[in-house]
Amino acid sequence: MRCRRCAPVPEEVRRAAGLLERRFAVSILWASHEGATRFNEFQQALGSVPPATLAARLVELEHAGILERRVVDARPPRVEYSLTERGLQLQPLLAALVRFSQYG
Amino acid sequence: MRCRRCAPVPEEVRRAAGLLERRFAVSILWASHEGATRFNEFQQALGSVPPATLAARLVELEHAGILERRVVDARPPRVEYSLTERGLQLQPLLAALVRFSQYG
DNA sequence: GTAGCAACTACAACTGTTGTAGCGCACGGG
DNA sequence: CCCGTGCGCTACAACAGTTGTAGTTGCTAC
Repeated sequence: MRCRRCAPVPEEVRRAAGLLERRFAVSILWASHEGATRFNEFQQALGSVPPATLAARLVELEHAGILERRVVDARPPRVEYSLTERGLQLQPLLAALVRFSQYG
Repeated sequence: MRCRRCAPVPEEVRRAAGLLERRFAVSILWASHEGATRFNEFQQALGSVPPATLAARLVELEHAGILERRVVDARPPRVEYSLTERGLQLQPLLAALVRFSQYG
């Protein structure tokens, strides 16, 4: 009972993990790390992602306060997604992921 | 081509992301960070996790070389899961996740 | 007018996840 | 011997998430 290993995973860690534990979420964040990104730029960056899934994930990340959706009034009008200030705080996590993935 | 944002997410990043993008994967890693953990310790740490999902995730992480399964010949015999050397390399990522989750 | 692009939405098929139940093995007590 | 308990799962049907393909809307350019 009082063994540390049984201690519940803290609520805030669960919430953050819950965001990443969805299909393409991490890759979307990676693709965003260089600046504002468009819907079909995501499609190219992620390879074959079903548009419905991409749209759903973008909405989720927006509602979570991590991505910001902006309509650019140009011709043709386009939509850009960029990391919020909160989203930028994920950079260390992404950097750690890259270091992990490169070692193996 | 030519725009950096369209550059595909590198294959190794996708593979690492693919591991984390599954239900409870991150929480399982978090729960493992203090040492060998048993099946029902995970159940307590994660709250209400369906045993089928937990079992599936443990097998996946084992096959990915991140967790190691060891049967301890005691009474009653028990099974312990611990991070491999490879799995320990995820610690910076988990630390970054914790820092992220604590700020907001 | 017809062809193209951008950013999606619609929908049915498929895969993953959930809750609940139960199994096999080893004790330990009565 | 039989019953109950703890452990580490497995079985299965209902449900939620994901997939591929197709189509829509609103524009502009040829």
